[in-house]
Amino acid sequence: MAKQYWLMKSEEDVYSIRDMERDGTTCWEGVRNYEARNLMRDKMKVGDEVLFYHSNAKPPGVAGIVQVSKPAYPDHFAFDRKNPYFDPKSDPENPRWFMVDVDFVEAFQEVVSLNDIKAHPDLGEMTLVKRARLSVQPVTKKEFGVIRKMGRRR
DNA sequence: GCCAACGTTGGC
DNA sequence: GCCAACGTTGGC
Repeated sequence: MAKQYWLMKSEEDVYSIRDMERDGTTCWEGVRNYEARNLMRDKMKVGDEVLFYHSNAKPPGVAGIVQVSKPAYPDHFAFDRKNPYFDPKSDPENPRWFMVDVDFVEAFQEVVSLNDIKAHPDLGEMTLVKRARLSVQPVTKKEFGVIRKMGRRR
């Protein structure tokens, strides 16, 4: 299958593109929305490229690129009673939530802000613009390319 | 900090 | 299975 493109949101003060760069790789735990889970579990493939979006940021926007490095597997943080992502309805016998691993690819020279995305004629149909509250979402190859170019521009 | 959007829960 | 209440996301 051809490479696919995604956008994933992270609260900047929880886990930023700088944290991602420092770690090199990370597991994407904590997704607790069924649609987002289904995309990760059923659609994402190793090698897919992902726009790393800072939510709750000033300004909110795409801060860099990461790449899927491990296909979906159970999110074990849901099993840990002491973890903020604990969910009593998920257990190891029948996991409800899944995560993928992603590797750092690049941090943009400048964040491509949500305002810039909304203002761009080729980006107005993005799920990011059309729908609130979906933390994992598909992006077209064209949208991905446009945003990468904007982020690399000085 | 406010609050609109909207997904989830639970009573019936 | 409907839908009101509730909780969370996330921009502003």
